[in-house]
Amino acid sequence: MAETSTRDRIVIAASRLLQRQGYVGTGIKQIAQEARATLGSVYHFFPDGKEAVAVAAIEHGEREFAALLRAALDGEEDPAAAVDACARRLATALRESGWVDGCPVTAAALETLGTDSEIQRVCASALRDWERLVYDKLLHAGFREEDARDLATTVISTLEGAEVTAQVRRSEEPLRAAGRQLARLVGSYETGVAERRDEERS
Amino acid sequence: MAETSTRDRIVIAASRLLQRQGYVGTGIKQIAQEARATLGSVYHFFPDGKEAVAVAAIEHGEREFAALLRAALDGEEDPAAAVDACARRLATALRESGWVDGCPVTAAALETLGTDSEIQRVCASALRDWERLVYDKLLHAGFREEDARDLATTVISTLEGAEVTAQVRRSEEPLRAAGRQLARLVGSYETGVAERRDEERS
DNA sequence: CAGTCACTAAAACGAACGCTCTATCTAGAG
DNA sequence: CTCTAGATAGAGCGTTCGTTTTAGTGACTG
Repeated sequence: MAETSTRDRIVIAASRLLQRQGYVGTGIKQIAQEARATLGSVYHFFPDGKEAVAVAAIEHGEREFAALLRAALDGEEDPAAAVDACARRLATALRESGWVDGCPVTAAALETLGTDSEIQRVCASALRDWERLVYDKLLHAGFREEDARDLATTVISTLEGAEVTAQVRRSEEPLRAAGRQLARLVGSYETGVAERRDEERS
Repeated sequence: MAETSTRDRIVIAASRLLQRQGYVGTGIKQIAQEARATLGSVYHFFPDGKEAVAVAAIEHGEREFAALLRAALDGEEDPAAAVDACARRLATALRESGWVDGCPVTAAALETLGTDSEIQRVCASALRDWERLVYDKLLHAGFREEDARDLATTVISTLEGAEVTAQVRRSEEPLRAAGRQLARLVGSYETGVAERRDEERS
């Protein structure tokens, strides 16, 4: 078993707790306990306190979520099938966690909306990064830039929203439905895309 | 100016605060202050404490949000245009509030996921109610039951997610994009729907 | 072998939390 | 008028919050 550093354990534990109970709902002492670290250790690695821990934790969650998206997108050639695969993987992961491990940024983002905290900035850039994964996939498949941009934004928003709905309803169905409908939506561009692909080849 | 009862002021203030800062982030004393009531009054009308206030507040928010959806849906004959109208209204309302007054249940729902509190049940039924508004609209326009169900779930999920994205990005664009794409998605069923409408008429 | 440094450990601070308690005020009934 | 129930007011309870402080540990360095 790989030995995890104390710092890493703190970040991972904080990430899990943040996505389950949000920023205000998660205490520093609870993070320390969950990470099998002491309060002193937490403040040693993060002298700036709770917000600094949260920023590191959200960035960690952003990478995890991005890896899941990338795996799903790379596993399918057709963009419509790829988007559906994202929804399926999210549904499976969500069910296996007992409906608690949802999107790692939504909860924290909503709580810090009014404020101008660093947390909000990290959440915003996480959404941007995930959108870009979808955007690149669509562009690579021959979509027009403007279509790809609109679609990528909507795909991420829909996955985000469907994840929340699935958590509240404790069912995979909202994510499954979102996957089906997103695939249909993406597929509805296919004719134009195919034509454009042929033009490029000529 | 209509005189608002103390109880109503408490519920309204709690609803606003809950959707802006979530359940744990909102204190009872803060609610009392915002409602121009005293702590004693709050516990007089809600002897069961904070959770009871939150339940009443979320139910209030649910009705407000439903009214907005209903107005948008009733304002357009074509279901695709109606869905787009929902997104537009949400975008306008969100901008006018300075990007803070988003969906009244998302924040509270996410925080109480692990628990089996009454709050979670109220949030779940709120989502159900909103879905039903879209579902009825689609059914009335001639959609097949299964299509309408899938679509209604996805429409609400997408609006939910796009609202969060718009709040984080402080821009109407995510909601606008979601509206456009949802309209396209709903519209993609139109041929089948038209045929079925004609069959019914014969 | 003393000294330094990264890290762990735990006690304690003031502030805020949800909530309970008692006291006062107001308005209609007898 | 008195009596009473509903409503308002706020001090104070125990607890937990984020943070600070102080002490102690092991390991590597000069």
